[in-house]
Amino acid sequence: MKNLTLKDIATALNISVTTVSKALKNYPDVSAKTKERVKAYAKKVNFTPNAHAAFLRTQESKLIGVVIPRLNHFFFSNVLRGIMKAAEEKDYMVIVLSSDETYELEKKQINRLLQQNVDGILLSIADSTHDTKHIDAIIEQKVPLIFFDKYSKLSNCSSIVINDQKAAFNAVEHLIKQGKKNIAHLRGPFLPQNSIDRFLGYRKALEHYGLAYKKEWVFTCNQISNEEGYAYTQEIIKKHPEIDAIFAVADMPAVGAIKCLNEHNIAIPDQIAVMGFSNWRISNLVTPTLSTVNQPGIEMGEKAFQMFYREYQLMKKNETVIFEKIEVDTELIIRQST
Amino acid sequence: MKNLTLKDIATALNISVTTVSKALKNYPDVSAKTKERVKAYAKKVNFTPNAHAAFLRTQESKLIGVVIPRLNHFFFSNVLRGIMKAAEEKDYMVIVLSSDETYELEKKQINRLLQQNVDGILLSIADSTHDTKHIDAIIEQKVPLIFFDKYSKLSNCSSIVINDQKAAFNAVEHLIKQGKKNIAHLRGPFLPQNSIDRFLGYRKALEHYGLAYKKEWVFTCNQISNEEGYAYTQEIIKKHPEIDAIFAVADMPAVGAIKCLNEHNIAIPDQIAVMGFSNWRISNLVTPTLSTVNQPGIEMGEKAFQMFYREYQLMKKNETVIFEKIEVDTELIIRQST
DNA sequence: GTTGGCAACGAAAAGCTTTTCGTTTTAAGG
DNA sequence: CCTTAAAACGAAAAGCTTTTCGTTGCCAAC
Repeated sequence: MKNLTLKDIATALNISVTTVSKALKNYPDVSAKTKERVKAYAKKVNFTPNAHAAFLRTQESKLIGVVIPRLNHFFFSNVLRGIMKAAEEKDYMVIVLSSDETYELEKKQINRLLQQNVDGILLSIADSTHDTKHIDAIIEQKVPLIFFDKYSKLSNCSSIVINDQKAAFNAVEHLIKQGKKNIAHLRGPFLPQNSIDRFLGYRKALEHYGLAYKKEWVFTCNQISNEEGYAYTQEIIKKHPEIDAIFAVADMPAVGAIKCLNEHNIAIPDQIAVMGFSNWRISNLVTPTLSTVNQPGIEMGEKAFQMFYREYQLMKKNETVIFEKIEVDTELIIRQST
Repeated sequence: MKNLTLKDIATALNISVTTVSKALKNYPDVSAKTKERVKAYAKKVNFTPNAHAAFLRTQESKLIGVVIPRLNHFFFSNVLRGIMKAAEEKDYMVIVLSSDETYELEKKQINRLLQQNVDGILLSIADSTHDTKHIDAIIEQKVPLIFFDKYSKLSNCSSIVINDQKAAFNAVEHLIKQGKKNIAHLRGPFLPQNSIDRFLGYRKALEHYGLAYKKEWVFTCNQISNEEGYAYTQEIIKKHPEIDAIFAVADMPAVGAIKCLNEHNIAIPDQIAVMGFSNWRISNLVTPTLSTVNQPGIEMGEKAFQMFYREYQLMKKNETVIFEKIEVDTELIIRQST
């Protein structure tokens, strides 16, 4: 039960391979009768053209590559879902690769994708990526490249990111409007731009509302873990009794903070309010439920694919491509913890 | 900056395409000197053979397809991670497709993969899949097929699954050994075999330790949500005060149960113990932390790929393939809730 | 009757690699 | 010097589709 070819159909119907191909693709110079015969037979034997042979002619693989830092991360798997959904609509399939947040692997994966002749690459850059030669190689080969979430400012291509700064601003603004005045921040590490931006948004909001920014109220969570959130909250309770709200770089440390506050019988949000970031599933399951910022991963993935598709179509027509830089707005989700 | 071909190298070095190909593949009938020249030049210009052209000759695509019911599900993204890791080691890339738990989409995705000539397919079957014609088509085309987690008993191929019944047995056994005698079960719906097996394991454990099985103590969570867990626990508290432990089909309902018990100030585990299933991240974050069953997703994914690889190698050599049915053992994770 | 045009079909090339098999060259042995 | 074997290389086919360009046959128009 081998895969059938155009030739098999041609011999079966006693016509040429050319005519079979044209009939299936509705070329005008094939008679209606022949088209019927061919299509009927092709359907009967369940013919599908060999993708690799087709590529060789058309230089179009109908494959895209996605490289993400890690797979089992709620946000990224949502983005991936969006990408896959949008890809499906355009009859594309997605090769997924992980860079494990390492530069070396990212480089390798990109090369593998280029060798596979994917029509485009969607990339969320690894934290540890320091140079961009491997990325420039994509652009030089005229393969559309779209950054999502984490990107390199050095490379000349389209990108779609969360407006982290604005999101953080809104989150802190909400705390302020709830009457909070001494707001601590559990910030992320210094590498992905995102955590820097969230920190900047925090500072900007304080400034905008005339509140003091104090270095001692900012704590760095290098692992972005709930243990860190727990530990820093303990420190806050002991050393900084004036603090009345905590804004965390992510839901994980925020959950750690809630746990700590609960254990100390500190009222949330009355004594200390807590705000997370990312809207992980867990934020809706802790007690009290956690206010947070929703990152629209699925929409972002869909958009990212559509951006690729647009560029690819332009490129095929040899038209010039103007790169897009899209910033997706987030949504503040107010729950019990604020 | 187009992709280079063997021909380009051949003309540059003034030798034939054949020799270039052979040199790169270390054929014995190429002189050491020529091999050196070719390899050096290929490296210099960063040559990689065109994957599609190579396929046409070798009939090997170095691609596998994975079809899963849903992507943003902690267990499945772990399996996927394992698959991708193992694939990487053998220089394979993974096309990921989602069936969204629907039969129609599953069928479509499989056809797309076959058209793409993947070397093998790893499939976790959708709940709603009722007939297996599309699956048999894979086998007929002699494409290795490995079921993981959810499988069809009707199809003749290898599979790797969690031993759900045994896992549930162990979980309930643990509750019994903690002195619990009246154990309720929040079971899953009637479709995926897994939730049936967990229910059977529950019943078997009761039987084995001489405890009564009561229909009224079993509650069906069709959505496997924490809301259901919460609601049923409320019912348990009201109508079945004799119950001293709850075994849930998954962590989500278990978390709902914990939430409800906490709100009613019922001591966990002293008054009522709670046991989850799947070891989601959240199980370690609730208060009290949730005892649960760890499903080794990553290892399962790795194994699944290796099973495919073994079969594929045998198939290439035209040797007969004996299918494997692997049951992976789970691990009981004891935390505060029991 | 000739020409032009149109409809329908097919030959062939291109896309790139791999592998078989055949050819040429070199060295060794007699 | 001739023969033979081994070493090194190359021509060509196969794998399958797509598309350009050419060919054939027919009808209509002049």
